[in-house]
Order: sequence, then structure tokens, then C-alpha cells
Amino acid sequence: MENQPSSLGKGLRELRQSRQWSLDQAAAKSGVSKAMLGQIERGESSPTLATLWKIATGFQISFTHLIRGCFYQPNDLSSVRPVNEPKVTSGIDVRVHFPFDETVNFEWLELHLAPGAESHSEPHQGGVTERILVIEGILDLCLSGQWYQYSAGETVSFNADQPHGYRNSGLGVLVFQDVIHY
Amino acid sequence: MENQPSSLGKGLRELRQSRQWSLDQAAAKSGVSKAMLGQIERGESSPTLATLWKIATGFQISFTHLIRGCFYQPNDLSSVRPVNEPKVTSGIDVRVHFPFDETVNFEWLELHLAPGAESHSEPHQGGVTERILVIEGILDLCLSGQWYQYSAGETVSFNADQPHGYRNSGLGVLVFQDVIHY
DNA sequence: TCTATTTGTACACTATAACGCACAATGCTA
DNA sequence: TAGCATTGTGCGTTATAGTGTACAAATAGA
Repeated sequence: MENQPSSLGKGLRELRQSRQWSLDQAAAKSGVSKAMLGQIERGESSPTLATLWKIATGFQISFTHLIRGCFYQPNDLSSVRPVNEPKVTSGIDVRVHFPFDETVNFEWLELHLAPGAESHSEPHQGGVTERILVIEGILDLCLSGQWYQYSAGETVSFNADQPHGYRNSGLGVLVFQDVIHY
Repeated sequence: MENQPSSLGKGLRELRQSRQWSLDQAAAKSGVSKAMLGQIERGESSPTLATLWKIATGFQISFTHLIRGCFYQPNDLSSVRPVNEPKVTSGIDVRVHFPFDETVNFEWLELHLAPGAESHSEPHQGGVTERILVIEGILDLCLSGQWYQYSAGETVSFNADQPHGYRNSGLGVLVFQDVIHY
């Protein structure tokens, strides 16, 4: 039971907990026994493809994201790329569509901020740029202390080697795509 | 042994044959027995994640694409400017969120395909890669003559220096984000 | 043609996934 | 506090993944 993506168990547990599901509830939703789900989360067993499929459909997430364990907190991104992750408050969900890739030097994230949620990031290292497309809601973007506002369908790019932050001051959820180039 | 991606076995056999590897050779490369590889190809067994990982590393392909039966060779990346844009037919709307930028070597497009719309692209020059996030609808993606299907929320990356095309065979509009790196 | 080698499949055996169930620990309520 | 429900883990059992091996069929070479 070695040589497999190490993110599965950890990511699955975090996903389940983010939903506030017990193992029992997750078992009911996925059709996989809670004992097996527990084994997977603890890395004690390597699930078959059929079992993985059940889990992905039960949690209603894409198969790819299940394997990548993408539903994890931004403070877990430090193993993938440079330091200085956004300070996270509750109400923020980060999905990694494409993790950092040395061949292209960028990663592609999707962020969901609940109303009132706010996240600030220390400056990235020099030369890092972000390109954002707002999908839904109103994005308040803070660059070096100055706030700007963007609506769904609007884009913005900025140098990320400055203090920056995101905030959802609207009434609904804020969703945006964020391609970060290093 | 149901409820799993049906493309695995077929795709694995085709990949192996495209390499002109016997089961024996594939077994030696991957560390998975030839009997098991045969079972997988014939759909008689649902491999564990560890076994899938062995296969992916032995064949030197992306894990995700092993599952999807979507195979491409990571060719040499050479930095060449974009030349060929997709051949556009009616029913297709291309929005450029971020045009090509030499500092990051990619562009970010958003494509809308009406039901029935189809678009084919000549191979880009060597080394061009595309990363796609399906926002809405069902994306049929054609790579070197083989069609694959992706739902909203799913992602796919592929080498664009091969003939490729997009099609919306669904009933509603298809929307996807396309980051093309040169 | 014949012989040797290779190939993919079937089968018996071993290892482990996946399950149901029991239970200790925890949390909640009266 | 006691009693009950929930939760996650461990364990024994069942099912199946994964293996090594034999073998028929196919292929390669003389």
C-alpha cells in the first residue's frame, strides 16, 4: 500500500469534515462502508477504482478532484509552491483545478467566498502575477491597501508581489478563477 | 466491478499497443503482473489506486489521463508564438479574457458553443498545451481522432500540437475556460 | 515445412480490499 | 450524575484484487 497519491486520505477527510458529515453519513451518501472510508482516510488501504468512483459520485465531486485532494485549506498549499499563503477565515473554499506545474509555471485555483468572508495574502515573491476572472458575485480586491470592485464576467490582473486581499461584501456567494503565474 | 470509468481498460490497451509493448513488457515497466494488466484491459477487475499508480508511472503518463483513457505524449516544449486559431463555425463565441502575454506565455479564452456547434483546430506548433475547465454543459473533446467527454466542473489538459476539436453534443450551451500556454 | 519463442488467457493460490458488527470514547440531554 | 446516541476504530469474515504458472494459439526464424 505504497506508491499512490498521498493526498487522497487527507483530502477525503478534510472534504468530509468541511461538509460536516460523519463517517456514517458519508457512507450513506457514497455506498462505501464507514469502516472502509475510515481506512482510506487513515491511509490504511488502497481503494479500488470502483470504490473511488462511488465516493466521487456520492460526494458529487469530480473524480480528478477526489484524487488530487483539492478540497483542502490554503495553508496546505505550502508543499506545492512558495510560501506566504492567504490568511484564511471561515467561509472560504479553495479548489485547485490545476496545481502548480513547473512546465508552465502557473497554477489555476477557484475560490468561493461566502458573504462577509475575507482573505489577505502577504506579498508573493517578485514577479508573481495573478489573473482573475469573476464568475459569480462581487469581488472586492485589495491591492497595497486600496480596494477595487469587480463584477461577474470582469477580469483583473495584478502583480502579486504586493500585499493583496479578497473580500466578498455582497449578499451571495463570490466565485472566481485565479491563475497564478510564478 | 461496476460504476467506474469505462475508458480505463480500452484506453490502457490502446496505449500499450501504440507503444508496441507486449503485456510482458508492460508488466516489466510498471511492476504490475501481465495477468493483472490483461484483466484490467478486459475489464475483469477494478484495480486499486496503488496499482493504477504503478501503471501510470510505468507508462510515464499523467494519472488523470490514465483514468480517462486520454493519452498524450509530453513532447519537448519549445517556445514558439501562437499562429493557428481554431477554425470557427457558427454557434461559437470566443471571448478573450487575457490575450497572449509574452511575460507568462499564455492566453486565457472562454468559449461558448451552442448545441450542435463544433470547432476543429489544426495542430498548434510543438509544445503548446491547453488547460480547460468546463463551466457549463458537456464538452466533447477530440484529440487525434478520439473523442472524450467532460462535464461541468471537470478539467482536462492536453498537448495541443495534435489535431483537436471541441463539440457540444448536449442540449444546452457549452461554456469552458481555456488557458493556452505556448 | 518445422521448431522455438512469444503472447494473451485461464486458473489456483495468496494478499488485501471491503464489509458488518462490536465496542470504547465522546457528546448530549434530562 | 446517569442514560442514550453518535462517532470512529478494530476485528473477523467474505469477496476480490493480484500473482505465478501452465498452456493453447500466434508469431518469428531457419
